[in-house]
Amino acid sequence: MWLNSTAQTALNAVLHIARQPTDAPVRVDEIAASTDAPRNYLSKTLHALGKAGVLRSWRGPRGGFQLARPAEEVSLAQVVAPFAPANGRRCLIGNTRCSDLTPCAAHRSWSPVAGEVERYFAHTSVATLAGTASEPVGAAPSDARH
Amino acid sequence: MWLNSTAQTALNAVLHIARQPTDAPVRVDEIAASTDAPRNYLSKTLHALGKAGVLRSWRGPRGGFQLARPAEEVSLAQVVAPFAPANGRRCLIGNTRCSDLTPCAAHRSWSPVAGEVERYFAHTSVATLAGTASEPVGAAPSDARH
DNA sequence: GCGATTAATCATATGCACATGATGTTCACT
DNA sequence: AGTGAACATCATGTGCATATGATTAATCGC
Repeated sequence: MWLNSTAQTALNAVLHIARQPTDAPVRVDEIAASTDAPRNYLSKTLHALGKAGVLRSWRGPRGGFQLARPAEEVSLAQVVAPFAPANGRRCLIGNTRCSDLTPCAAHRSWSPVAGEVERYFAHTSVATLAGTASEPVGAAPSDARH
Repeated sequence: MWLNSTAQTALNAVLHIARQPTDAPVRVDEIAASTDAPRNYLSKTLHALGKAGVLRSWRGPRGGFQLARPAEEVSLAQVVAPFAPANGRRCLIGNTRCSDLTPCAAHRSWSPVAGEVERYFAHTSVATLAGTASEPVGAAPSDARH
């Protein structure tokens, strides 16, 4: 409903990698089987995540994919960004010139809601969703007040 | 970003109709020109809104489209519903069995945000976006015509 | 170096959202 | 009753996201 299917595939794959007990590279076949994604399409998708700096990969025996950075430091936004259509545009009714200065009819009421969603993706980490977050500093996991 | 292009077209058309000074039916050609939408596709789209009980239409001379109910009583959700893919499913990562009882990895953190968006569409009326809302209770009525 | 193993990439398919042009159908007006 | 105005619908086209299968390229262990 919110993410296109490629972005969902990517997110599931990254979560799968983040949940590995060891940090040995995970093979595409492994991920494809576990997340029920098409093998080659997943390969392409993961490669895009490599370009985006979210994953690292190695070829050959003992090859596979790894997180490029600790799961705590990777936001959902970073995982999803390469597959989001036309970043930056978020006018509800498709007005190409919609902005704070030249708002569309929906801008005033919609913007805060869209902002909330944006914040969710920006502030939620892969570790949080993977359930591997090593909670620092007596903070409540999600929904931090601000 | 949030609505597919057909839903945006529908919303823009409904807003255009809601903003008419008189309640005479509005022709498809008029709406298509004003909202820059393809004529026949718009016709089909508006017809779907008729089926959904949002609009009424008449054929022949003096024909066109009208709101079926006062703009204050039509929610954005009602306008958008016929064009939303697979209502009810809102799992972030595409888990088909995701629910409050069998939550996916993202459910706990994502649900409140998704709920906020859902509430926006359910509680915002066409009149509000069209700028024709006859403000109840001590709010300054900006533009009350009709 | 050789063969096995793995990701990377290419050429091609498929399905759906979006669109178009032509034709059919209903209605108001005279 | 006939004519033209308007919506309704049909047959077909187009582009993009989503795949798929085959091939290529890198890396490891021997």
